Amino acid sequence: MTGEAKMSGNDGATAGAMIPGDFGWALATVLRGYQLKFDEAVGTLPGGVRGFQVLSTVVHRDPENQQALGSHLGIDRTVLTYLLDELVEESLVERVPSPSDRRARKIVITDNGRQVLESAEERVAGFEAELLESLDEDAARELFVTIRGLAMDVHRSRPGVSACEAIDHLI
Amino acid sequence: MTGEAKMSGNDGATAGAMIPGDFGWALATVLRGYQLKFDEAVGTLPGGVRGFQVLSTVVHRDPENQQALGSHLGIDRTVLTYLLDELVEESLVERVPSPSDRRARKIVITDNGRQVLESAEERVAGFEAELLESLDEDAARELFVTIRGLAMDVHRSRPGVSACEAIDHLI
DNA sequence: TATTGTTATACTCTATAACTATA
DNA sequence: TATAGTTATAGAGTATAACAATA
Repeated sequence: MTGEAKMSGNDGATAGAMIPGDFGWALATVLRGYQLKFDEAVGTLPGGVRGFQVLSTVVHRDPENQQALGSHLGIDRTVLTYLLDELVEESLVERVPSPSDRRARKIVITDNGRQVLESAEERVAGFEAELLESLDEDAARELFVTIRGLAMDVHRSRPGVSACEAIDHLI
Repeated sequence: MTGEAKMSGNDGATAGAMIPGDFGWALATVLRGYQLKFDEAVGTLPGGVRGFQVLSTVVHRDPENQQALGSHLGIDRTVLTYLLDELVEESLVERVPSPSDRRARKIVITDNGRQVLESAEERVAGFEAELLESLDEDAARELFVTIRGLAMDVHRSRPGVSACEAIDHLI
């Protein structure tokens, strides 16, 4: 298991997760390929992939404040400020003072932002299908469910972060 | 499908890859969690996760030169130079002139490097199991096979990069 | 002329801490 | 005192181009 032989073993099953760290290599490689296509798909959208993810999260998850928005995406609040500045500048979102907490601000999408998001989403959905084209429908769905489950494990295990309610009861 | 309702639909199947970009969010989140634990596991190893991956690739994939090594890991050759400097400094690897091409250098591991790698690999294997603990054995193996297959699709689709021979005939 | 590896520069991210206004 | 958001600064990481040696 400590991997002495270069490429022997691989006993029986087509699996053989022989080399420690390989799962990470595969994850990183898929994510890299994903992000390259993602970058093309979002085109000129301010903030690139991150900008898209903010718009998507605002629309589909409706986080209460910037903190929740950032923690869902793994973006630090100090970074989110600049990112939101760009999106506000382009009139894609607005910062609305929270009625219940005057320190907090809720991010809401504009009509313009919604249009931009929907157009980008079509392109994103397109390349996601492209990336998964080597899988049949069952395998693709199963992969998504598994990865999303793991993602939620990770999300939950980070102390001080508990912004999973939305996705939690989506399942 | 364009997501008007906040969290409705999700028709039938437990899957529902409804939101474009969510696969990327899940991938990124899992990778983030993975890398946090990875960082702990490699500890003081020079170059951190990247350093570990270099050692692992050198031992398990035996790339012909730095170019092949870097392209397997998605590391630019200009970055790899500095990374290797650190590893050489700690006597974990050596740069050996290639006999067939005097421009190229082959990276070989030292006895010391092999020890360090094996010790780190135990810890890495440990946390990988931990990360996947919510999956049963079949699901974990299937996930690995699927992800690795996608990773190889990505790897192959990058023009000018073809360092997949090693892993290719591993399958 | 193209490629391997190195070096130097600039740019972009990210992490940290300090500040404000609220709670 | 703690939290939401902002701002400023420094550090790490990354990309780019130029260079020497070799193919």
